[in-house]
Amino acid sequence: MKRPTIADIARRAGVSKGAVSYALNGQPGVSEATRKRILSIAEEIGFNANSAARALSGARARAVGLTLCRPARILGIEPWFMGLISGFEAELGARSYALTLQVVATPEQEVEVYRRWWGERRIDGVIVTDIRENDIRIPVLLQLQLPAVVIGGPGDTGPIAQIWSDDAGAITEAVRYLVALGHHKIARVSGVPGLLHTQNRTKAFENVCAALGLDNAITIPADYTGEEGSRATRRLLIGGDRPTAIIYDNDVMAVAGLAVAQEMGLSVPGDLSIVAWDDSPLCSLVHPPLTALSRDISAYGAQAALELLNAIDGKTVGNVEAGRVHLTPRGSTAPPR
Amino acid sequence: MKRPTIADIARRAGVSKGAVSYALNGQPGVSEATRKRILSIAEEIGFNANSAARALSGARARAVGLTLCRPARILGIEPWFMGLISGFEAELGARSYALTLQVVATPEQEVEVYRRWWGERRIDGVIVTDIRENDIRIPVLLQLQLPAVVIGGPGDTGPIAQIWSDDAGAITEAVRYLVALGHHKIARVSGVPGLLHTQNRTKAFENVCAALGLDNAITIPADYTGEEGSRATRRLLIGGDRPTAIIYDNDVMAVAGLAVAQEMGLSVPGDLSIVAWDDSPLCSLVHPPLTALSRDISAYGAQAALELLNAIDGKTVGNVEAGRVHLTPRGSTAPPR
DNA sequence: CCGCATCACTGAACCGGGTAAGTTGTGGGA
DNA sequence: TCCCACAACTTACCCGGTTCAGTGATGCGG
Repeated sequence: MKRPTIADIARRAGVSKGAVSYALNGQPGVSEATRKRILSIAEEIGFNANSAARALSGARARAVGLTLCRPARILGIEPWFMGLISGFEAELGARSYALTLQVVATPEQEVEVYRRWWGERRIDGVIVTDIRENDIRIPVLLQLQLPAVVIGGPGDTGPIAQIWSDDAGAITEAVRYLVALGHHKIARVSGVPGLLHTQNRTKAFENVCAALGLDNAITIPADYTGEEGSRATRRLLIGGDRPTAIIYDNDVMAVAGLAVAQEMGLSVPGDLSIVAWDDSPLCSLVHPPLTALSRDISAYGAQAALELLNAIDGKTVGNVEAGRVHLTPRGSTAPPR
Repeated sequence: MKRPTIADIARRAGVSKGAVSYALNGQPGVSEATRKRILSIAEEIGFNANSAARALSGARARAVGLTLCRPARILGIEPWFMGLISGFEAELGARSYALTLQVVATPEQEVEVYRRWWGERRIDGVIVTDIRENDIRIPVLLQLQLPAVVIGGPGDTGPIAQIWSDDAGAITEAVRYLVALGHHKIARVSGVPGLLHTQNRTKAFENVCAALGLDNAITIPADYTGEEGSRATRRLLIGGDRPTAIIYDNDVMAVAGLAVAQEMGLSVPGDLSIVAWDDSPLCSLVHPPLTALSRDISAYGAQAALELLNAIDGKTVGNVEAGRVHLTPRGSTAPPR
């Protein structure tokens, strides 16, 4: 039950190993007739090149790494990561690159995993998510010269490729929309404050609120979980001067906020309008369906994978903005009564 | 910027490559003093064994594969897979095994991926989910002699290890609970009918309903998505003889069902009780929170990973039942009025 | 008919770690 | 003092592709 090697093919074709290698890789050095013969033998005996041997002789490992650094209970429910992953796969799979996954607890562990993977030559590059201000992973990536692409930002990542979406523009659009509906008291429940895109969003939110003359434009920090989303919502709704609209940094917290409002006897959208960041089936699932800031997460992931493959090939890649974010109005937003 | 090899260590320690290999792997053949010296040099220069070279010389690839065969929009929202994955990681990471992921569209593609991975010696084994009746993957796994563990069932997988949970017992418990509350008309919205565990659940549901003398115990097949969940729920609720309780095969469909009930002006749990399969943050997020059939998905995944590692080591493994499923009553179930 | 370029291929080295077989050197027992 | 056993190594080859320097045959121009 030994798996076939190029030596087996060579023997059957009556040529040398080298010729088989050229034939299989579309290199010049063999005649068209021989190439066809070799390819048909390979097909016949179900040959697949041993990836270890290939990687050993200088070539690529043909795999990229992804570490996820969030507690399992958030990973599970957030559609974001799975959307991203299927986007990666679309591009990677087409080039028969494998995706290697590791769930870690801390950024320090993440760095350790990068070091190990790269040292073992297990991967050709990594996709870095949840980028923070002065992220400790960036200098390590540079030091290791490990090809990488950063998702989230924009921020300072030096020569490392970056994919980001226009969060500032999106939140501005959302606030303007709510103001157009007649809202004056708009609050926001944010994701983890340490993350770069959270900071970008917060800054943009404050800017647009100031520009439109809205006071009380408060941002309550949370952590993307339903529990924190509920807590933050309760804090906002029990106050004397309660907001008539809340923007949430993800869909999970928005759904939790909706439940809190219902539980407190407030009608959505009559008493409270809700906007969720990241449109997902979850948003259309609940009643009323949630107005959301939509973007094509899968396409985002696909683009990131493409940039990473370019970086691996040594092509210089820059700072790419992914497809636009747009507002999808649904039943959870209306003029305040 | 060349990455260090055992030859570098050998040179610095003034010994041969072989001695270094013995020292690093804890094999006899070097003195304790030399071993310590070699280990400290390895530590100092940040040595990591090239996984390709290691895999090439007969050893393990130290990676396992997982294919996900569901559309991205379901994968994203279902907490199930991410829970499973973080369970795998807990065991795999501890042994520095990598997890290689691939999203595919059809079982045929899945088989192709298995063949390629195994042919390339990229992985040592695979985790197989969403097992069907007469699953086409089973004979291929046997033919390739690819170590594997099947999640879901129980069913006939021959000598391949299997992890399953007592779905029949769980659904029996749920139905008995609803009957105890006073329900007589109980319906069910199932997952994809082709899957083995769906069939097991359907059979058990029919059995317990027959045993308790419930007629009209209808199962409507769906596909785990919110849309299908809504559709099935509407079909059940517009009928003349509408059920007072519905059991859903996953949390997503249950949440969709809740939204449909609210949209139709029915109160939950007053007019309709809802039970979700698989407890996840989603269930406690909505209002009212959903009564659920809970199980520790992460532990399930960890156990599967452990069984797979055993199978890879050539140990015989059998048919293992994972931790118990139990009913977690919440606000979505009550006596019918 | 010769010389040279080109093609189609062979042979062997190489990647980096694992390991069986061979070689020292040392100590202890008879 | 000799012999043997054993520890502590070294040597050399293996794994399975890739790649580069050669080699023989062929074609072609002059």
